[in-house]
Amino acid sequence: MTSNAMLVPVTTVPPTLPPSGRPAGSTVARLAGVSQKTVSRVFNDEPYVSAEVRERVLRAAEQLGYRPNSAARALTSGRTRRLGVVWLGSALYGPAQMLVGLERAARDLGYSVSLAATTQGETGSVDAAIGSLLSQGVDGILLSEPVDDQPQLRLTSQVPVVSLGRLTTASGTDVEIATQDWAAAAALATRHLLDLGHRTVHHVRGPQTWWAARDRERGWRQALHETGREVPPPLQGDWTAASGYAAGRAVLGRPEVTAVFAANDEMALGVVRAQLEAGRDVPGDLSVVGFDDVPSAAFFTPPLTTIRQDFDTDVHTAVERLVARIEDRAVAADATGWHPELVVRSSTAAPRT
Amino acid sequence: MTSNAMLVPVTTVPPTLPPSGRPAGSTVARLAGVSQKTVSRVFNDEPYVSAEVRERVLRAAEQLGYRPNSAARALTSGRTRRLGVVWLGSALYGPAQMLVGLERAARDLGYSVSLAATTQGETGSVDAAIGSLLSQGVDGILLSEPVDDQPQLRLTSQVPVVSLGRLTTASGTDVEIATQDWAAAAALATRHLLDLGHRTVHHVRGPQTWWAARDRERGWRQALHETGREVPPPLQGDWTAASGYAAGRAVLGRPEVTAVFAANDEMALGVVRAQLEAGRDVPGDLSVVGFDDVPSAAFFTPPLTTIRQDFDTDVHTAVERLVARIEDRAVAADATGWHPELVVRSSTAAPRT
DNA sequence: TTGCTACGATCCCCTTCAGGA
DNA sequence: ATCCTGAAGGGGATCGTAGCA
Repeated sequence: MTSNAMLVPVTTVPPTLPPSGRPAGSTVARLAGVSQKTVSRVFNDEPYVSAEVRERVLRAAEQLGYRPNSAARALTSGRTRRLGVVWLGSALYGPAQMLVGLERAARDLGYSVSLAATTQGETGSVDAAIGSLLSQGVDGILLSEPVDDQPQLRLTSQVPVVSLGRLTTASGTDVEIATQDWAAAAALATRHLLDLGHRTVHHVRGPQTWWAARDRERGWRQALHETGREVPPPLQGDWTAASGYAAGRAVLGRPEVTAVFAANDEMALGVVRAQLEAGRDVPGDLSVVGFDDVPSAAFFTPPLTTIRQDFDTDVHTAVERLVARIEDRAVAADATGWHPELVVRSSTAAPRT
Repeated sequence: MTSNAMLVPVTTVPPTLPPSGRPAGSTVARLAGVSQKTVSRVFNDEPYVSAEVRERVLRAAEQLGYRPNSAARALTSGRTRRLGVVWLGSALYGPAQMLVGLERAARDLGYSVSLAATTQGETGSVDAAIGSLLSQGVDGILLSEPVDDQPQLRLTSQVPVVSLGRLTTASGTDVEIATQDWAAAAALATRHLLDLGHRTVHHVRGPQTWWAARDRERGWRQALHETGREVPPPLQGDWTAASGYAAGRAVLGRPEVTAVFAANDEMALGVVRAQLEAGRDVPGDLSVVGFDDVPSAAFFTPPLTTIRQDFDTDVHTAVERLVARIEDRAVAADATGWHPELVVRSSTAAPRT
């Protein structure tokens, strides 16, 4: 590139940075005296760049504050290295904890995260969220809590989708499910109460649109069936302590109810509160087990017996599978290394005889 | 550019859809018998497209499953219509609730959300998160809980940044702060206890890296100063019930401690638990006030007196300001329509005389 | 190592065509 | 007729990067 003075172009190039407002790779290239392609090579760790050139490019980039334009990158490569997460917009412990894990797992694999929240009880909001994510051009989608009456999931053919929960309508979609069977954990809780000598166990379940609620209810039923107990009709809750409180009041006049398994810790707290407020004793008059082991559960009064959840395991394998499908790699055999665990505290005891 | 048959290129164009794997606007244009530019017009609601042509384009797009490529759009326009949120990866109620509000507010304004979590206590993680978001090409950044020892915020000059909390190091950065003064709310809690007749109020504070913790401590100090009370050294917590429990145990042997204001509800729960476990009564022997009014607080034993937070107000104005700056609009005067509110339940009472 | 080019959209500017002055 | 104005739509350059020769 021998440039003689005569040919210096008329095009007075301003230190161009529109419209992104940021320097481009070509600017870096000019400063470093190399081609734009070489700059690209350096930033993608491609071979055939001498250490010296690499160094020069990096210095020039540093000086200009250059960083690769992800939009341009996405345009040519067809991939964004971004995952979409369909999240139930809720400050509930479970979903929040899952989101934390998802973000971290994605980041560890070199992906960023776009969030699309759904609104509970709003029909079609899962589909809307998926549509929004597809428009943003994510490489894959995670369904963190696919709460919906009838998600159509029509749009899923475009990118891989992994769900962290079983769907009510799994009709022929190629959505992959990555989750453990929480029914086993619920059975654990139920058996704990039976082992203490309770005749049967009542259940405060969560909203039926949540797979987590359905799983837990199923586990409770199984445990009762296996031991030949009567299966009382479940009490309906909505995850909140208030709904647990309502359920707790509902059983106040029924002395045959001696043990309750609530589908999460907040509802268990509500059940307990209803008893204490009515002058009954927990666990003396009623044993209560929760689910999740929220960090505060150990400090409830009485400290709550519950099932410890480990969201991270499920979440990690889900993200790994999704990324594997995106990158067309073989899916690693799932290493379900972790098992739900019963944490016995002081809200359960043998029934009064 | 007259092309005679001889020059018709060898390039047999396949029904192209690489590398995005999705049909492009030009494909839609061909099917609809219009130019690519017209397709662009239709999808941007630009004028000068007849109703009939618009209809034809939309039908063709529908048929092909076309949706505009956001990467290409971002490349030419220089904006992504995405906001970056720096989030403390934590399932704590406050941050989770804020995130819910942020997503919704952004969506309402036509922006999507990219998430970058920070790791508590990891130096430079706020800067790393910001860097990651900038690399993704967000139009603006929200700092939801700027927890860091010394965030450098060097990179902020590139896009507008709005913080939901006061920063420890506000050194000359053009970060805008959008938040109410929570000190007033903390003062409210403190005065409630003083009004009940307590000599002074002890405080379990949160981590000093959190602005929320600093604000609340400041409000507590102010209330004590204004009424000429002694300001006891604060007890240090970390937001968890466990840390509140430790603080609660620490004051067990000190009968002069009759009232505690904890910086959040979980720590308050821990304080209460330590008392009850030791056979002391709440509020009989110790009054306790929390902060946040988490949904479960009403079902603690005893039901917790606390300050009701409304995250939505702050969050909405923050997002609105950020978007206004992005779009170079005048910033609307902030309408602080909401005031923190004391919720009196059963964990506070007059001291024993 | 380097150019050249494509990726898919936007932006600026152009042409065409009615209809009215 | 000439000129103009506004609607309707097209053409080409361009954004910043990665693939191919």
